Amino acid sequence: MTEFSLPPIQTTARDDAVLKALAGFVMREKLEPGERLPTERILAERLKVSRNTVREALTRWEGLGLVERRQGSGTYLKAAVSLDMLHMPLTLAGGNDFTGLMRTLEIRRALEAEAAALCAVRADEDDLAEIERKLDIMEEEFLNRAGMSSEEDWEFHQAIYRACGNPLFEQIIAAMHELFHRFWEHPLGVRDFGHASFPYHRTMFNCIAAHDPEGARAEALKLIATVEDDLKRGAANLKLSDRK
Amino acid sequence: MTEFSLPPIQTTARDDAVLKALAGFVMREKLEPGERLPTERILAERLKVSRNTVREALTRWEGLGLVERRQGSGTYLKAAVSLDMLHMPLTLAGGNDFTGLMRTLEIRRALEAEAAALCAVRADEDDLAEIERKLDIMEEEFLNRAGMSSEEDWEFHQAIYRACGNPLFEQIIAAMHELFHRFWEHPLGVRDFGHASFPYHRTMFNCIAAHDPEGARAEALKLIATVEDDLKRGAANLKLSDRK
DNA sequence: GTGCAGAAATTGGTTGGACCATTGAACCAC
DNA sequence: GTGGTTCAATGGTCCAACCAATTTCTGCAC
Repeated sequence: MTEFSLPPIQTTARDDAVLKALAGFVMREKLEPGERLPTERILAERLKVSRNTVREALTRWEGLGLVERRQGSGTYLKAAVSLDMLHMPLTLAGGNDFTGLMRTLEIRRALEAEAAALCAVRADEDDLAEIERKLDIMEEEFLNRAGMSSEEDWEFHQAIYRACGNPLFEQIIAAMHELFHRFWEHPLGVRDFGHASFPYHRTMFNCIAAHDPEGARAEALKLIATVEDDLKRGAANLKLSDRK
Repeated sequence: MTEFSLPPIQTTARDDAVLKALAGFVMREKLEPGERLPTERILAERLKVSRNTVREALTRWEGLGLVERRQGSGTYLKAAVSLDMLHMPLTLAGGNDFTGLMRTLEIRRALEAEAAALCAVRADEDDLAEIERKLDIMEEEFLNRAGMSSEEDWEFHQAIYRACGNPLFEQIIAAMHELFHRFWEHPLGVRDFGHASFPYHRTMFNCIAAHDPEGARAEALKLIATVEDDLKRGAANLKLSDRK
């Protein structure tokens, strides 16, 4: 075990101080997302606080999505942390019905279009290569299984958000995506959900690769429109089968 | 490797269960923001879990801004909670530098344009009257004080988000707005910040009132563009005055 | 009765220690 | 190699205290 440069905590506001110290530690050690940070017991010992206090602090970070705990394994960094980061926790009420889903889709339409346009302007060769790689994987899955693979589809979109130069896009849309998937567990009865969106992935990528922001925006809007249609179709099915 | 849809099973999820139960309790008792909820000891006893587990759960809610704890007094509801709420914690690394502000503005540009376009489609007569009322107030303040009033300006924009038929727009942009103002009371020392955006408020409203979504979108983009320019100007000033 | 200072009860914050459940690595038998 | 077994490490939960801030009650002076 290496030597950690973690000086003991001073006085009140324990768990906040713990987080500050931890953030400083992460920066000094240049820990990146995916890496494991010290165990709770070690942190408690080094910071001279009880393990419970360490746990409350880590619970806060976990709630903010900065960290992931795996029992029996350890606590892992999930996002870049720094001393000067700001938190903007949003809680959206009532997203579990059809109306709520359509609302998140409206947000996603706005952000997806903007991200695609920004990406067309800013993506460099490496970004484009990565995006096309994900696109190839997705298309292959589509042909093999004759249907959309939501996992590979999501990877493709994420690659675009990452290349657009603004991490907020990925953060916001990722939250929406999670909500969306809660519904795909119990699909709306639409078998080939997302099927119609398939061709627009390639056309959108072509616009991005050609550094054509307005074209990319237009293709992104078409893509979302097909999803909205699927959703409406599913809602109609649901309404029919709901009659008692 | 074939594709199974097997979500991991959940055996232990104590604190999540606590939060679910607590959310149900809040809904049953119709507790409103500001009201006090049961003490940690009572919750631990009633839910048959340790107080420690209750605390970890409440720590999560506190981190999300749903609840406020006051030592010696109690734990108080800070926002409406429901069983179906969605959490979207956003973390902005280096939020008080120029880059961070520009990133929030990029999000705002995407949402502002979409909201204006939606509003042009959906706003009824009452909505339009309310928006114009705020606009009149803002313009009067502008003329009287020879400068933008951020308070009245914000009221005007909020009226648009409310009329666009999707409350998510207001929630997300409000979070950005709060972040924007938390560190930059008078952004970057630019005296007449936002001055150039003034005329576009009226032109944007005219497009909305004429139910012209694309026009409204275009004016919204122009408006944000002036803010971005101000920001860049301020950053340049800051860079100059920073030399020692 | 009123007002106020101090005691007492209440409540969140912290501690230390114990044990459970899961994970992953090392090891072993086949 | 494959498939178990053991075992140590790690996060999850629990308990029983005690500390610190706040609120409430009490009783005295007036």
